[in-house]
Amino acid sequence: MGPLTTPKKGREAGSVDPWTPTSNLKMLISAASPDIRNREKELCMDHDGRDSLDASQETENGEESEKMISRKEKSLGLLCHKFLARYPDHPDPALSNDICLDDVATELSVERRRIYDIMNVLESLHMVSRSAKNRYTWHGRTKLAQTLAILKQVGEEQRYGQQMLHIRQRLLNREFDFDMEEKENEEVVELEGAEQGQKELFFVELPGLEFKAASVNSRKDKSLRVMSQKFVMLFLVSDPRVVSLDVAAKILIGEEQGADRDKNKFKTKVRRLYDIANVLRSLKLIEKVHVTEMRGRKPAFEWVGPEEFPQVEGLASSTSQVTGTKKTLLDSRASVDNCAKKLFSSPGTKRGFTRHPSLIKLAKSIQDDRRKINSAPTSPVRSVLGERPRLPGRLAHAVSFMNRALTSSSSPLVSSSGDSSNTSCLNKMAQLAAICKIELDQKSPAAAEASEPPAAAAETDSAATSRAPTPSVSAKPPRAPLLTPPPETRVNAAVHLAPQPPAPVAAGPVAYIPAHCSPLIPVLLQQQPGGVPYAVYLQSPSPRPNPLVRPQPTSLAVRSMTFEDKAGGQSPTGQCAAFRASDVSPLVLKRLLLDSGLESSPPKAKRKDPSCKARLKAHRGGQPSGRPSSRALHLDPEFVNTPGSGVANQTLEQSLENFLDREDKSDNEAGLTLTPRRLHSETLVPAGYLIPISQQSLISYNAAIQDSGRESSKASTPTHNIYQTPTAGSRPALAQEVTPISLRFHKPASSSSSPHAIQQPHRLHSPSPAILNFTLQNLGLISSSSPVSAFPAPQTPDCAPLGSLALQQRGMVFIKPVSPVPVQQSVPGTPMALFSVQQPLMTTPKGTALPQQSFFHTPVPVSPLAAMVTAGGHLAAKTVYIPQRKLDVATEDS
DNA sequence: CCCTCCCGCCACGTG
DNA sequence: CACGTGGCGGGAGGG
Repeated sequence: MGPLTTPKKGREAGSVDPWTPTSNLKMLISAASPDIRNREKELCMDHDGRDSLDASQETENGEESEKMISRKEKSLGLLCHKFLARYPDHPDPALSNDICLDDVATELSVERRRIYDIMNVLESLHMVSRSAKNRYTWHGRTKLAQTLAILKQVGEEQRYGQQMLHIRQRLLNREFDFDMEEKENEEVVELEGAEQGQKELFFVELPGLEFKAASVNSRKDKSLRVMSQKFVMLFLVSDPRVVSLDVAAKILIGEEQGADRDKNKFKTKVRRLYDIANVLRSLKLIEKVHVTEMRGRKPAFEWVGPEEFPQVEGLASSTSQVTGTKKTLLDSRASVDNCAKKLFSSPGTKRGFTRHPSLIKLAKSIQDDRRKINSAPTSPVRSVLGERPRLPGRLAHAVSFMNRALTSSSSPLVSSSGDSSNTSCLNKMAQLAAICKIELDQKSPAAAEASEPPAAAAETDSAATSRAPTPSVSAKPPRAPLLTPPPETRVNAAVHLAPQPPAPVAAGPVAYIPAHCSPLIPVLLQQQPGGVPYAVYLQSPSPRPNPLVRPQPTSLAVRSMTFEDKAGGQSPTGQCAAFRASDVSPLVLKRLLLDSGLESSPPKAKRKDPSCKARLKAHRGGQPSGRPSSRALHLDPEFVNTPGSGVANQTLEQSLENFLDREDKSDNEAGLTLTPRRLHSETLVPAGYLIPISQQSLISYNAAIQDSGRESSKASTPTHNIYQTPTAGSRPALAQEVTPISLRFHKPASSSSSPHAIQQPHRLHSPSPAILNFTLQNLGLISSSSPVSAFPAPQTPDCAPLGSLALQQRGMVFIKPVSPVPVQQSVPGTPMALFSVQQPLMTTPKGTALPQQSFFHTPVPVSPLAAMVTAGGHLAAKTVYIPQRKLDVATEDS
């Protein structure tokens, strides 16, 4: 029996405890502190748990009754209770809240497999985070409020509420008449399928809690985690907070409603749902109830957890089909090291790469890319920027980056504006890009010259490959910079960003697309009422699914590789190369850097030299925080600084210089730092995942920064910091980069802090402005600085002020509140980032406004929903009336 | 019989 | 190849 768990079981069995779960429980309880014990009691008191516990206790004698135990005693729910009893809701950060899977399994006398189930859902709520191989870090409910707030937002963005209504309606109808139903269903399915895009959203991560182990990242979908989050979203979005199993299963399945077909799938989903529900029940977030409909009672669950969280209203409401893409990988801290290791796929290069190698590699890679461009992308390495292959390319790349940034940023605008199609967005983006370009060119004529041609080439390539996106925009308009855009660029960006389109995506097309799609751009917003700024990352609106270029199949893997390479300095992709190459105009370099996520430069500049190295080193090695792989590094604080310090003004050139200097001095390090960030972010971060920024990381950053000599403006910086690091590595980096950079560019002189940021403060509601701001900020037109001071001090975790903006549009999605808070727990409102991926609609968006919901496409003719849809994304769910019967909820526990 | 959902096979990715 | 993970679904216990 136990091949799988062998070790454990053996141990377990052998272990002191008798098999009976009860005994274990007892032990645990006794061992637990009084508080815990109380908690446990409460739990027991609650419904089921209680019974079983009592019973178990009673049965003390019969330890041997192992088998008697009966299934219930082995239930996941009970197991989870036991597990939870071992840890406090609000762990002392100072303590080791380390969780060793093996130990837990042993102590609880269960197979490891079961522990995974629990951990997966806890992880989805950010109650734990994987810290290493067999270990997890316990966070308890510290971040729960935050997470729930985010999930709610995301859920709203995804329009789960509407979907649920829809499904219910369908079900009802079905009951009445089958015929109609089916047709409808099918239609719906198709529509959805077409769009697919909307599909999924992925994991929401909190900054600081990103998946660390690289290994983990690649994992398949982590469906249980994702499912868990979605399931929770369902509750948070539904009005009566009751969700029936079948409805949930349908939504989670992917909307496939063609239920008939996948009965198996449905069954499987339901099974998983039970698993998730059991742990959620243990957490006391939901309770089992039954809804009585015409036909009979259906199992369902009611949300009994916290109801209020800080929410942002947001823009998001709009539409979108956000899709998530898959998850991307994130990496946070560890990544650097990992990256380094992985750099080359096969040979292990060493971590410290020197520039040379890297350069060489770059060159090679470039060449390869050229060749490969047309050919299949099998080669792993090329990945990241696969598209950008050409040498000339460096400049082009730079340009493209810019464009990308612009583009992406623009998208939000579009979205906000309405559904208007991407086009508008594209145009805007294009304009922005153009502007940037121009500016750049002006600054360095030479560069400009050089850049243009390459750019054009790049575009072409990209266009060829990816062209799908927006037609209008897509064009490459060399001449008119304004228009130009970036499709190509985008592509590149997309690639980076694309979390991992590849594989896992089982979901589908979306995943792929994403990869290509735009990168996210981070923007800081201050709008929220709460005053907490959030950073939002948007994706470009149109990723297209171009088959031609498609990102590498295993995008994730590839990316990672790439990234690493870069880190190593070898990477072909070029970012590094570009940087290093001094030939390129400084501006370009800067841009690249910025784009790439080098963001660090800006701050650095400020700090300047002295610290730079230190920082880098710190980053690399270390971790101020002490985390193992902390990768604080990437985080560079740059962003943070920018605004507040005003230093940001520094010229790009300086930054570049600094950069270069660094490299020279410590090539490796510098290279790593820079590139990695970007890459990391792109690579690692899973799309669709919300990531809260970890305070720790922020802290680390700050520390690092300070060390570097930078002014230590903790207070001031914090907000900004968030930006930068939040993701620690992951995606955020890009965003960060962008913002700061742009600012600099445009306004070199200007001090970062500009009123702009402030301007819009509470305006989130109106998306447009906000979006614009974002965009502008991203572009650099505006200074993003927003001096948001640290949090208002939300003391309760729950309250964390998260606000989130939602952004949505098609893609985007990342929201982060910017909060500087260094303290981990104290701040409940750590900033979070949401990623959602856009969907790959790309090619076909329907042009008109379909921005969002695919759901509504619904087939149901009759359904009011349709009307709603049209109306705008927002939903009027309320408006709609649901034919369904009312649900009677009876809680019972069983 | 149906609802739950435990158990553990087995695939996948990594070291 | 072993190991850590975790998808997945058979099929059993319980009502």
